[in-house]
Amino acid sequence: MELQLVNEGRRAGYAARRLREFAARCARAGLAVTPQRLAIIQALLESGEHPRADAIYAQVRRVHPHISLATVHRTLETLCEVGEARKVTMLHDSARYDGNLTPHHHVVCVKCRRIRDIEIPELDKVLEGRSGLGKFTLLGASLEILALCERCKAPRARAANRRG
Amino acid sequence: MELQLVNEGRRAGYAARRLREFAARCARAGLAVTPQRLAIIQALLESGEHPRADAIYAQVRRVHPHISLATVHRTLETLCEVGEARKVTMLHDSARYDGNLTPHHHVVCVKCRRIRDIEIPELDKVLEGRSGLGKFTLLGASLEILALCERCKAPRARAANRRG
DNA sequence: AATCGAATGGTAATAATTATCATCTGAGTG
DNA sequence: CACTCAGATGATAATTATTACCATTCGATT
Repeated sequence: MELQLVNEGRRAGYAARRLREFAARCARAGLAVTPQRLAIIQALLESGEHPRADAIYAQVRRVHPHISLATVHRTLETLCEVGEARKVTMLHDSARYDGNLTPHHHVVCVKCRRIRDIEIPELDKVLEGRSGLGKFTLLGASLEILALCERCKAPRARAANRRG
Repeated sequence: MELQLVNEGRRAGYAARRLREFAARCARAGLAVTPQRLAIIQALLESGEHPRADAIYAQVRRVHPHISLATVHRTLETLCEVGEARKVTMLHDSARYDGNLTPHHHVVCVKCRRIRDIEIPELDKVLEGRSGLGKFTLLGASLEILALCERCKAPRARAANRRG
């Protein structure tokens, strides 16, 4: 099995298509197509860097020097909410620690953010023995499974649900 | 293939053993065994919750009412550095966004924090079709591969390296 | 018991993000 | 096309998590 880094040319074509469809997708989601949003989604699609809000801000300011950083933060979150973008760092709001040093992965409840350990030996097998990955030196891997826990799944789940 | 959530009883035994070995492991790592560190690693090992610093702080304060929150943050980071703990949220320091909605995973350079996309159809196949995971409802999954990129691998890599 | 570098507590500083709110504008409506 | 208004934006204050700083204390070795 060869792990394949994503091709740059293909990404560019994909980005162009997504940008063309953006207005229609906004309409479907009930979002206004503002120049700021267009500039932000464009900057995001043209970047292969998985940028932070400040990087998008810097890029967009070239065209919209008066845009607010708050707008960039808000817009990126909005885009994620309507499924036009994805936050790579699901749990980025505060550091979470784990004392368990054995190989394992995590199931994260997208709502209450509880994390459960899970073992997937098959996955570890797929990766083990590989020392390299293109130009990258492999150090380890962690699968984050997004899920809804039993408490949050229930329609009238109460308490114990943090944030959101 | 059955994905297996980690068993609670096993975790407790593991935690007890790790705690017994803690002093010896500190000595090996050149760390002083302070009451604060002991309390923090104990709280971490006894929690199955992948806690935040503030949760550890609350727990430890029961025994050490004068401990500082800064000490908790510092100690948790130290424990990760010497391999006694693991930060679940590798990239938690700021949000990273991705405009690519196609199924893919990420290779993260642990040093400069660059992120590259990678496709692993085999992995997607392992997970697809599964609607449930014990009491959790599966929504998606993202593999984070920790690696060292070619720039950071080089002994005298300069520039372009952020943080660290 | 003496020593010393590391660890801690208290607090200030920083960084990222969110909240607030007055103003503006996209996109339907007539 | 002008009108309307919910939603979007900009400016800035507030909040949250984390790190920096530094004087004091303490663990571990002698």
